[in-house]
Amino acid sequence: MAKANLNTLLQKCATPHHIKQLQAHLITAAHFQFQFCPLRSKLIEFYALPPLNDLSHAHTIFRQINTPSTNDFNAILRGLARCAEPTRAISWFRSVLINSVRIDALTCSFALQACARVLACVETMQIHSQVLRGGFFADALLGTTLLDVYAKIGDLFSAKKVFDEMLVRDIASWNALIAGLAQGNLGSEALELFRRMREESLLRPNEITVLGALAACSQLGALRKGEKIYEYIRDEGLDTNVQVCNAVIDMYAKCGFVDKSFLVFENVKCRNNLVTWNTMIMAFANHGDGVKALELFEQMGSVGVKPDDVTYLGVLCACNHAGLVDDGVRLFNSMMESGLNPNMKHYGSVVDLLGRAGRLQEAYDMVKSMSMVADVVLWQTLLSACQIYGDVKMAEIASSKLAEMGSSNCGDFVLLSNVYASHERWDDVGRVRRAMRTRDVQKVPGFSYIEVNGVINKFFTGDKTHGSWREIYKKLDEIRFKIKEYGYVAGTSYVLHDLGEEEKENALCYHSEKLAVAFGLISTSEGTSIQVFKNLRICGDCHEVIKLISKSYNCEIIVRDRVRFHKFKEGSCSCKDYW
DNA sequence: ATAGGGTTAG
Repeated sequence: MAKANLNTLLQKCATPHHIKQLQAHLITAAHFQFQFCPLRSKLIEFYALPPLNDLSHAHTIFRQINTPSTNDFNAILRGLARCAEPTRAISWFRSVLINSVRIDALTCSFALQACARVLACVETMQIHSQVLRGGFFADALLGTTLLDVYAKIGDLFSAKKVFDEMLVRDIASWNALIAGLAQGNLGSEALELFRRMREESLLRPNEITVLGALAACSQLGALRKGEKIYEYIRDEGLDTNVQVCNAVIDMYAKCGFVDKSFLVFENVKCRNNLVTWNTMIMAFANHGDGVKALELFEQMGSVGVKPDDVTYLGVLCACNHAGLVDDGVRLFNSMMESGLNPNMKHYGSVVDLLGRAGRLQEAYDMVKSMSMVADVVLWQTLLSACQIYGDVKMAEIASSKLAEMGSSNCGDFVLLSNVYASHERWDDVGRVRRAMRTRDVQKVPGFSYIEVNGVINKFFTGDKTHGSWREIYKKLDEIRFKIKEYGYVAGTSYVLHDLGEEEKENALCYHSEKLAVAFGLISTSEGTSIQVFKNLRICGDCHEVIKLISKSYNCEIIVRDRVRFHKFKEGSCSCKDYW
């Protein structure tokens, strides 16, 4: 039988039985022990990869070879790199090196893919040096793999370096770095690279490019740029790709415009994509529109799309943000009944939901009933519910768990201290504060930013580094004066949350979100919608103040905080003061 | 003659 025929046959083999016949033929025709026998390697690969995934049989064949070639080693490696335990691929790669088998670019490529899956930083660098030693660096595909792995393990510096040093860059190289920067929280750099790609590379961005660029816009809340990209998508006809549409839906939602998300959602041609539904449900959830999220959840069932664990996370999140406690509990139970396993995020959502509704004991029981060990965030969730209801006993349980887990988060101490303060237990308050000082407590600085004319303006609390800081502070004085007419009193209780002593009063007046909103008011024409982004949760006093600003300045203000959106209009907020 | 880039998530 001719080789070409064998190859096509191999591709058509549907059952292991068919392949065994081929294997037998290889052996009887004596090709099997040839030093170079591509078909033999193919055969190993065939067993090692899906749909068969029979690595042990691939190994069995491999062991029958007297002198395996690089291709044979690669075939096993490729299978190991995508199996359930990718570390086995790294071990295999090591053994290849030890046995001084000649490696090639493919060997490195498969080993690198395994590194990406297990986030093996040291091994990535070791393989990188093998790439250089072997002289494979000029290989464009391998270069892209390498930069992609660096990006995935979070070493964006090295990813950029590889990209810069690559001799040949094709569209995949650009795409890998754009997506990597977006995922690595470097949205601005991702967009900058996207701009560079269009200007200097002569490459036409494809659906994968725009997915990365849109992710960057979502992360930054860069609406204008997101809309520009959407325009490009339509011009190029890329909107026939479902993933691209999903990313557009997500972009609009994360930029504060859930209505625009829904317009795109309604125009998506096929309605059988699970991620499309999940994205839209999560969009409504993050905007506090629990009813619409639940409506969609019902609808997707009627068109035959089966909810998965992400869908349930979306609806639980929606119930949480809208205060729909009973619905949330009901959905959580129906999730369990449908055989889906809740993960930490599902528990987090339900514990938050119960906790904030004052059902602390149920929340605690749920934490105890879990089959997995509660993580830091879950105990923090419970602790913050304890603060709302002043539950000292449970706050102490949660705090000691957090201490046990080695958390040295500033907020945890503040929460516990506030619980004691609400019961006027000042000795305990002092004790917590002292503990804060002795431990190396980290405080994440709060900042907000606003995009005006395509420029991102970033503010910290009490920030005076902005070019227009004098005008901003003047505006804040004006605001304070104006909103007093509506009966505003500074929310002194919020000062309690801040242990920063002296500048308590000022800290409150000049919180970063207030600075950003004030800058928005002075730099846009009246009646323009203002969007502000904050890295932490919005503070209660700022929430009050911005509500009143929306009324007295007659404008719409959208604030995206770490967890959700607040849309302020005519003196009230879309979160209905529940967040 | 074999490999690289991709949407939803407390």
